[in-house]
This record gives sequence, structure tokens and C-alpha cells, in this order.
Amino acid sequence: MGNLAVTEPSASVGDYLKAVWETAGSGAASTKGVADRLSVSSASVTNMFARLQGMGLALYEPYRGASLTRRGRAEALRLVRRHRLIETFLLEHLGYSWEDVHEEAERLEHAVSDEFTERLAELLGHPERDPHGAPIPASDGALPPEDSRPLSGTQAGGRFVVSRVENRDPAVLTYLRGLGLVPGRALRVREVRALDGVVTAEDEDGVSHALGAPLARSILVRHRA
Amino acid sequence: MGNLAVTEPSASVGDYLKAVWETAGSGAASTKGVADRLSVSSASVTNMFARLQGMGLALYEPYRGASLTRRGRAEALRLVRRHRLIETFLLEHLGYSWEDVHEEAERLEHAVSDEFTERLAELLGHPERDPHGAPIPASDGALPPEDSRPLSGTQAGGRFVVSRVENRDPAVLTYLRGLGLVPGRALRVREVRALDGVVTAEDEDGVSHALGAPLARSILVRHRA
DNA sequence: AAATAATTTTAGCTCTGTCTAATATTACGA
DNA sequence: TCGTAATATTAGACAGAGCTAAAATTATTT
Repeated sequence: MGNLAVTEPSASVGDYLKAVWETAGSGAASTKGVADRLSVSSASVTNMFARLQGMGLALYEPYRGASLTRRGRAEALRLVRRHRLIETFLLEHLGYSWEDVHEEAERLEHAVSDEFTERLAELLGHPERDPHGAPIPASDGALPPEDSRPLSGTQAGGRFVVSRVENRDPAVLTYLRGLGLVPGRALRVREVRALDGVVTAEDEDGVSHALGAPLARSILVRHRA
Repeated sequence: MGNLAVTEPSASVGDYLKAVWETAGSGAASTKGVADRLSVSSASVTNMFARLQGMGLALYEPYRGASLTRRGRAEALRLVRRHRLIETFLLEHLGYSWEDVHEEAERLEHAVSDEFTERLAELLGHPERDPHGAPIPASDGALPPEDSRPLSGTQAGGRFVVSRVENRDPAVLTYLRGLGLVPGRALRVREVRALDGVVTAEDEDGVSHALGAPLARSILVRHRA
């Protein structure tokens, strides 16, 4: 109450907020999880966790990790909205390729204003998902309920549609695009091998794909209607 | 020789380079000139001048000001190109108003890549001037020769066309737009008063405008064909 | 040519955000 | 449950970029 946050958090603070949001499932984000995601040292993360708490953006308990406050979450979602709208713009209006939009958006999201964001949303026709299938938070931060699950958590015989690809690595994305494993693609799961987590799935053209555990975790699917 | 500059200068360094470029006519930029333009203290400017020299982007002689090296100029022009293309995009595609594009572009120019810039140029059809009439440097840094002069430097009786409005203040721009004093507008100069620098000019609709010295300096004109 | 005004520079701080090395804590496996 | 491995934190540095106050230099004016 009171404590009206007038100033925009810095790009760094924003990056940490997003990382905490993305890393912490429902609980708290670990130091190492955030450090790995942002490619910074653990010490830097500990330091920032304390600062985020000081700014009222996160709750931090040493050795227990950090979780966002309402304000921290709102800020993170604002950045996520910007990021995903910008990705959509880059792909649809500037001719960027699917695997390259993430990196450019990563820098732009810290430079654009809310006005820019909303005008962009208007130009794009208020899309609900970005090019990778990730939901775009509404301007009030609302997110549609997630109805997808990773391919790694499906069962043989199931029929699905790829709803989302959750991976930032351009090399991985290029590869998946080459295989046609992009949002919208229908798949039938042939095998989910417990031993090594390899998932074998057949696409609409009858082509079979064997995907290692990390890839199978990156591909989210929804049950086919 | 050697010394290939791989890393992008920081946003701050870029701002100073632009300020030096804009402030220094043909000679060197003064500490105060840059300080005023960037709204920072003179001490900060002195400090940055030394750093720019260290980076090989400027030549600095204490008490004599700073001038850009070839590399510094190239970097400044790269930012100016980005800035002016972004302004054009904001106006033409996102519906921003004339007086608001500058501020948004000021932040975006530091976040955008060369790839983004060139794709944007393509989308916009490679415009030669931005919404304020300022020339957009080519990607190799080339600028068309300036054939305009400030309204303050004209003579009574002359017939001109507004070619450019050189002012960043939204209040000033809003006012001028209200008067129709924007690039393309034809004017006939009635009086250039030596005493106080007030210029009186009549527009196409026969409306007469009395402009104080600072405004008259902001409006650049070209002889009417 | 002095005296005053304006501009610059220096010195010393501050804050953000990063790092490494050393230390502490927690988790896990035997 | 005890010892090792994995995680976290602390301590201490450092670079970038800004500031104020004091000192120095240059410009202007009488």
C-alpha cells in the first residue's frame, strides 16, 4: 500500500524477474536455476535476490530461493507480454525466421514503452500466442490456463497436436522446424521409452521421429480433438 | 589498424557520440554543449570525453573539446540512421504522433540490431528523410548534402518550403504542427527583424506567423522551385 | 590589464551489476 | 547417520556511469 512504483525496473532487474517467473513452478526459484538461465554466477543471483526483496518485487529466504510478490509477477508478465508480441511482429512483419526472433526480442523488450506495446498489439490484431505457441499475457497480466503437456509425459498411442515449442536455442529450433515439429503439427505417439526418455512419434505424413528426452520435454502437445 | 571493434558501444557511449556529432559543427564539441544536450553534469562529460578517446572514438584535448574519429563518426551515424528509421516506422505503422516519435526512438535505437534496422528500412521503402525532414544516413553512413538553411537566416520577400524542423521538444513540435509549419509547407518571408530575431512569414493560406528567434532557428527551409 | 564570469577539470563518492575465491549450508548416497 | 557432493552465501574487487564540491583555466568586460 502506498509504495507506488514509479520507475521502470532496469533491464537487469527485469531479466531476473522473468527468470524467476519462468524457473519457479509454483514455489520458489533456486539460485542455480536462475544463474543457469541467465548465464551469470550464483553469487550475482544471490545478490539480486536480496535486491529484489528490497524493492518489494520478491520474497527471498536464504538457501530457500525466491518467489515473486504480486508486483514482481506483474512486472514479469509485462515483460513477457512485450517479448511475445515483439517476436510475433518480427516474424510477421519484418520477415525474421522462427529461430531468430527470440534473441532480438530479448533486447527490445527492455526498450519499448507500454504505449509501443499496446500499439503493436493493435497492429498485430491482439494475437493470443506467439510464434512458438506461448500464450501472450493480456495487458492486465491474465494468462489462459495451460492445457498442454510435454511430449515426454504422454503415452504411446495418443494423438496430439503440437501446441508449443519451449526452447530458446536457435540450433534446436532450426532443427525442429526442419522436421516440421512446430505448433499445429499433428502427431501420434508410438513409444515413450522409460529407459532413456526417448519418444517416438509419427507425423501426418507418416514420418517417424525419435526424440531424445530434452527435445521431448521441449515439445508441448494438446490432445487432438 | 588492427583494433577491430567487435563490441557494440553501450547506450551511454552511443548517446555521447551522437551528441558530439550533433553539437560539433565542423570543429570540436564543447563540454557544456554536450552536457546541456544530454542533461548530465559537465564533470560526466569530461569523464566520457576521456573514455571516448581511450576507445578510439574521439580526439579530446582538455579545455578544447572533443571531435569524432572516423570510427566514432561511423558509430554515431549508425545510431542516427536507426533513430530516424524508427521514428518513421512509429509514425507510419504504429500511429504515433509527430511530436512523440523522438522519445520512443531514443530508447529503441540502442536495443535494435543492424539486421532489424535493415529489415525496417526495407519495410519502409528506404525513406530518405524522417518525419521531421531530417536526412536518414545510408547504411554506409552517407548523407545527402544539406541544401537547407534556418528561417532565421533568410531575407524578407523570399519564397521557401519548410524542409525540416530541428527540435526535440514535444511541446514545440505540437505547437508547430498546430500552425501547419511542417515539412512541405510553403512560406513567404515578410520580415526578418534584426533587433530581436523575430521572423514573420506567411503561409499558403495567407496566414501570417511571427516566430521568435529560437523557433525561427528550428525551422529549416529550402528555396521554392 | 585586471577583475569577474563562464567553462572545465579534478577529486572523491555512490550505485548497479558483475566476477572470483572462500566459506557455509543442505541434500544425498552408502 | 555420516561424509561427500551440490548449492548458496559472503567477502572483496572492479568497471561503467553518474553526481557534487573545489580548484583550475579560459573568456569577457570594464
